[in-house]
Amino acid sequence: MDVEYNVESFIEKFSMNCVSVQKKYFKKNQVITTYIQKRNQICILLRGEADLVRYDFNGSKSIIEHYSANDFFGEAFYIVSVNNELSVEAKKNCEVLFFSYDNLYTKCNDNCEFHKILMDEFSKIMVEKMKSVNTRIEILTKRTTREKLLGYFDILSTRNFSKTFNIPFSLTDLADYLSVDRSAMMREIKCLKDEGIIEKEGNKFTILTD
Amino acid sequence: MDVEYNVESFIEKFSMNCVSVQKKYFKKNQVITTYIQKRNQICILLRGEADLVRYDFNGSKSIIEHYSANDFFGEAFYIVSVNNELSVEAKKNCEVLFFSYDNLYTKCNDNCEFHKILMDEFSKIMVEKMKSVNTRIEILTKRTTREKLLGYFDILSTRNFSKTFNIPFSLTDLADYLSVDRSAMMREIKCLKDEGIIEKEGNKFTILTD
DNA sequence: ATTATATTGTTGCATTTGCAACTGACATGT
DNA sequence: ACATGTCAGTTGCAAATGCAACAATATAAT
Repeated sequence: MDVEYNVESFIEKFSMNCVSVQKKYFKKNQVITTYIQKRNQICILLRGEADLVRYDFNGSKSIIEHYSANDFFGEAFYIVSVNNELSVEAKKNCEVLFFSYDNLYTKCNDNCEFHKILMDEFSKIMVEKMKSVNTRIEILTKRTTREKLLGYFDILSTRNFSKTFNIPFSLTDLADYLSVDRSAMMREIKCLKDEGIIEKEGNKFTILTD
Repeated sequence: MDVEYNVESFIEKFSMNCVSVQKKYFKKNQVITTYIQKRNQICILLRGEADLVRYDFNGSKSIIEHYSANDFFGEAFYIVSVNNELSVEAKKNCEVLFFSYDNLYTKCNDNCEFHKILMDEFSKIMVEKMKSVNTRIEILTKRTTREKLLGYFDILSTRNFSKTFNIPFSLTDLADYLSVDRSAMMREIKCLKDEGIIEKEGNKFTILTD
């Protein structure tokens, strides 16, 4: 998601010398990986955007995380105790590095910079993942759509050091992220506007109250 | 919560020789620690039960995690990007070890077994925490109370290798954990019983369908 | 043993939410 | 230029949910 840890993109350069790494290309809407079939996989998104999603049996979609360039994902980072069909879908054309967690502690050769970087960054990434999921829980435990919206706006506002901020994805996806119905969310946004609590131009929002 | 990583209780013995550790006692309903005031704290619950809770501005409570004997908690494990009043409340009389994360990598003396254990276990605990919070997200992203209940029951059932299982806390607390109104949850449980989907005796539940 | 406290179980009612369906704006690809 | 698809914005309506209030048990405290 938008708060993920971003390793500088020079990892792309180093990764080329590492024999354990594969680079693959995906077109929009293609499935990059699933967390059922592929175990212990570490993926790095070099270019593009992607979502970690789950579909309920009734078809309703939940966006678990959102990835942009240099974000890490893969089953290795998303450890769950439920068996659930999770998949990462390309939202735009994507360029992805694939690496196995099992290879993390067995260097491909002594000089492999990529291995060194991954090991150094792994715990940092885990901490950032932790932050992002805990934050998500803070929002999801709020009871009403209004509270979820205001809670999320508050986070974006704090992160942006400003009462004005852009939401990092479409309103459709925001509804999935907050785990509420899109039309109900739109209705609530309208109420918040009408009550003078927020302002909205496109996907730029401003909190008016303190 | 109930899926936390449990280090064998011999840590209690070793902790006694470590000068960086403090043991404290708490009575039921006392606040053990808050995640605003105390930073980088590692706590180990030796005896008793406790909850990590957050109160919304309107007073509604959310149970973030539930701890029993040998569970780890503290701000060091719960990294969030929101400033929110979080506190750990004793549900029963508790015995707690306090340790600072800052002391983790600076041994109090070369023979301190407690330091060694903590360092060894830290990453394992983080992984388990990850599992528990990801699992929670799986449940919280479900749209209806019914789906949350069935989702949670499914997890307990899988974990217990049986269609029959006990919920690890009171129904009142279960509602807080699922982040729904208690009476609405009770109503839904009643519906599930009436429809022959589950059976219930006290806090022992059985899933009847496959 | 008796009181106090917490938990379960239930219900009516107002509000919120999800669902379905539709419109218009905008972008993308052929 | 046209078709296709996505996204934002609305609305009516039925269903789900939260809230408040209460009774009935069960548990803990004195």
